[in-house]
Parts: sequence; C-alpha cells; structure tokens
Amino acid sequence: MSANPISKPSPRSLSAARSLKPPAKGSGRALLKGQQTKQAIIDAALGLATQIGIEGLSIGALAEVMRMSKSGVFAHFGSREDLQISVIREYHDRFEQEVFYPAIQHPRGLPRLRTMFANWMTRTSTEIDSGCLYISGAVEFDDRPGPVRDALASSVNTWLQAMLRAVLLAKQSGHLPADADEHQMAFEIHALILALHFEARFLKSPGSIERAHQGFENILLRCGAKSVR
Amino acid sequence: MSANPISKPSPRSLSAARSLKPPAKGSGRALLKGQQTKQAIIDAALGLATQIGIEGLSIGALAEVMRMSKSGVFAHFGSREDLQISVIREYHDRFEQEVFYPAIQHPRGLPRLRTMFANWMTRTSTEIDSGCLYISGAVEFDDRPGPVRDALASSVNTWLQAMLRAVLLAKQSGHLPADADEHQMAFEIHALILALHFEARFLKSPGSIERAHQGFENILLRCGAKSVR
DNA sequence: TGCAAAATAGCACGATCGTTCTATTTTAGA
DNA sequence: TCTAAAATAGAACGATCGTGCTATTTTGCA
Repeated sequence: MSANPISKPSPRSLSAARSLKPPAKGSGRALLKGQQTKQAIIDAALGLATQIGIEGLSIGALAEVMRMSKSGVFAHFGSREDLQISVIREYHDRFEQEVFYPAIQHPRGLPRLRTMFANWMTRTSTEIDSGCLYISGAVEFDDRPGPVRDALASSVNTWLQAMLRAVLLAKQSGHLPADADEHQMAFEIHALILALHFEARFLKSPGSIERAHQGFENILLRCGAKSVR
Repeated sequence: MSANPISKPSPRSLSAARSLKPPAKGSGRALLKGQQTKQAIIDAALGLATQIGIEGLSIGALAEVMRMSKSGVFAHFGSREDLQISVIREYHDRFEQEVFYPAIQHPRGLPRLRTMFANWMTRTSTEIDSGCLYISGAVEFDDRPGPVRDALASSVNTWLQAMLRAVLLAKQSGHLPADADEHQMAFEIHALILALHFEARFLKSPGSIERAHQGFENILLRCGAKSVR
C-alpha cells in the first residue's frame, strides 16, 4: 500500500532495543525490566519455534529455558496466541534487517535483485540448523484460520511483494526485457528457496546451495537479462 | 537399489485390499476382520494427518472419527510411532499408484517426464484441500531423528530418485541435449512443486498451477529440449 | 528510604496426551 | 455349535498442556 513494501522499521526491531543491557541513560526512553525480560522471552521463543514449530511452542518448555515459572512467562502475554504472534513479528523484524534492508542499499535493478536473493539464500541456509518460520508456519497453518495464520500470511505476503517489486524495478531499469513476466519470475525464485530449504534441511543433500544459485542464474539467463552485476 | 526405483506394488497397496467389503471368495487370501479395521483406521489416520500433520495425529481424535475406543484403535499398533509409519507407508503406496505407475506407462523420455510432472502437479493441487504428507512431514521432522523421519525420508528419496531417473532417460533418449544437468533439472522441478503447494495451499493465490506448468516448460526450453510430446 | 506498582512464583483446574491393564464381546475354524 | 483366539471396550496411570487465582518478591519513583 505505502511506498515501502516492507513495514517501516519500528523501534523495537532495532537491535539496540533487543539488548538486555541496563537502560542506556542518553538514548531516549529506556526499557523497563519487564520489557527487557519480555523481549528475552520472545528471543528464546523464536529459538524454540524455529526448531519445533510455532504450534509446538509450549509455555512450559519456554519457562524451563528461561528458568522462570510458567505463570511468570505467561503473564507477559495475554494468551499463547499472543506469544505466537509476537514470535512471528520478531521473525519478521529480523528478516527485514538481515534480508531486505541490506538489499535496498544496492541500486535498483539486477544488483538489488541479486542481493535480495543472495541474502534470502544465506538466511535459508543459515536456517539449515534452525528452520524457517515462514516455511514451517505455512505448513502448520495452511488450513487453520485465525489471527496467527493471518499474522504469518501478512508477513510472508509483505516479503513476496517486496521481491516482486524488485523484479519489476529490474524490468523498468532496463536490466530485464520489457516482456519479462515478473510474476512468473517471482514464483520461480520463491520455488528455488523452498527447494533449498527442503533438500538442505530435511534431506541434508549436499550441493543444494549451489543448485539454488544456479537456478537463479538460469532464470535470469532465460529471461534475457543484461549482464549487469 | 533394484531396477525399479519405486518399490514393487505390495498386495496391500492395491485398492482391492483396501476395500471393506466382506472377503471376496475367489480372490486368494481374504482379509480378517481385524486387518480390515486396521486398514480403515490407517485410511482415516491418513485423512487426519494430511490435515493436521503427522505429529498432530492423536489416537483420541482418531478413535472419535472411527467411533471406536482409544484402546481399540491403539491395539492395532504397538505405539503411536507405528501408526505414524503405517500412515506414511499408505501415503507412499497411493503416491505410487496415482503418480508413478501411470507415468511409466508412457514411453521413456519427455513423454514420461511430462506425465510424471503433470501427475505430481495434479496430486499437489488436489491436495490444496488436504496437504501433502511429504511436504508437511519434511517440516515436522527435519530435525527430529527417529524411525518416523527415516520412513519419511526414505519415501521422499525414492520418489525423487525416480524423478531424476526419468530426466536421465530423457537425456539418453536424445530428447534432451547430452550436456543437460539432470540433477539441476530435478532440483528445479521439485522446486516448482513446492512453490505450487506453498502458494496455492497457504497463500491461496490463484494461477499457481499455471505458473508451475509454465515453469516446467521454461526448464525444458532452456535446456534445449526437442519438441517431443 | 518508603511505598505503590509491576513482575514473578506457586498452586490448582480441567483437558488431553500415549500407554497399560483387565474385562468383555466378537470372530473364525474344527 | 462349541471354543479358543482375536478384537474391542473401559478404566486408570502419569505427564503435559493452557490458563486462572492468589501470594510474594522485585522494581522504580517521590
């Protein structure tokens, strides 16, 4: 809707706000103790969720990791659903920071598109040991309506839209021929990431990263992309 | 290992063996009552598992669907793990019947490869309302070792190997150029199926089937496939 | 330093989970 | 038809789940 396809960076998505250091005197409003632990809980919850899934996330296990009581953890969230949504938001913010923002530093067109894909791939292959919340979440909530699914779908769509826009910009910059189908390209790029995740993480088959990268180049090649690097 | 990349059809994978009719007099060994209900339980369990996942499968819910007692259901399996593995085997058999066997009726090369992909796509898009056990299972068990994961990975690998072999045969038949990279092609084909499942089932975005089909043709086009239909 | 407020702990609840045990019913074959 | 075996039911178990409720502790500010 707005000019920026990914939501503007909120204060809490900055790494400074996520630190557990005592309130920095000079930096505006400091986090109260409660907010600090809440953020720490969300961090731990994200770690658990990327391993066992959003649905598998349990308050008991989370409390054990945090060395807190169940009710102590629970009190920070109105319900389990709230916790799940908080985790999704946290993942969204990190995804933004690690994949999207670094990419839009590059000039629009193929350079930016290439960086986006590279960052996305890096994140996916980093997650070989931790799991992608968007992918596992899609499987867990594909026919389970509710606010958690909505939050998940919203984040995924936001990112896919950003990707689509990057392809479109490449076309408008003349890096791609005018008859290139940006939707088709975005679909195929997304497909490569999914295959990378599946084959690397589940099947543990080597060479998946190289194949995903090659697949990306194949798409550009077929579309007749100019040799812009 | 053997000549046939997919395991030979076992008697129990035939649809006749899955029917609940009283033992057919003339057709060899009839199923005992217990085996019939066991098969009916597995059928119902597969239905549940494709909706809520293999891990989400619970004996209580299954008993309710079957209108049986929990212990009555449980007695057919030594454990929940056994039930889960039985469900995976059932899925494997159906996948074979609906995707693999019809395809190898076609002449090797592009015709067979095209049929394989078409059947695979049909199954995936049929499953828009039920979920693919291989995909959801991969997410659920990607870092959870054990016999269930092993059974799942074995089935998936068997099918992917069959797919790879079909690509190789297309190359050997001269339908694809000699320098075509069959592993790369198989990777990209798998990717399209995953994207179809993700976008159609989770995002419910229309046109996914057409895009997956187009993606497949793009792969063939890029590789310089002969126009064999 | 004292005090209200915020954060956390402790406990209990009903529900559901997989599993085991023993009884009861149903089946299949002589 | 009779009977041993197979199939199913019923009840109970310990564990874990999310979520309230009420103390107790800790925090931040006047």
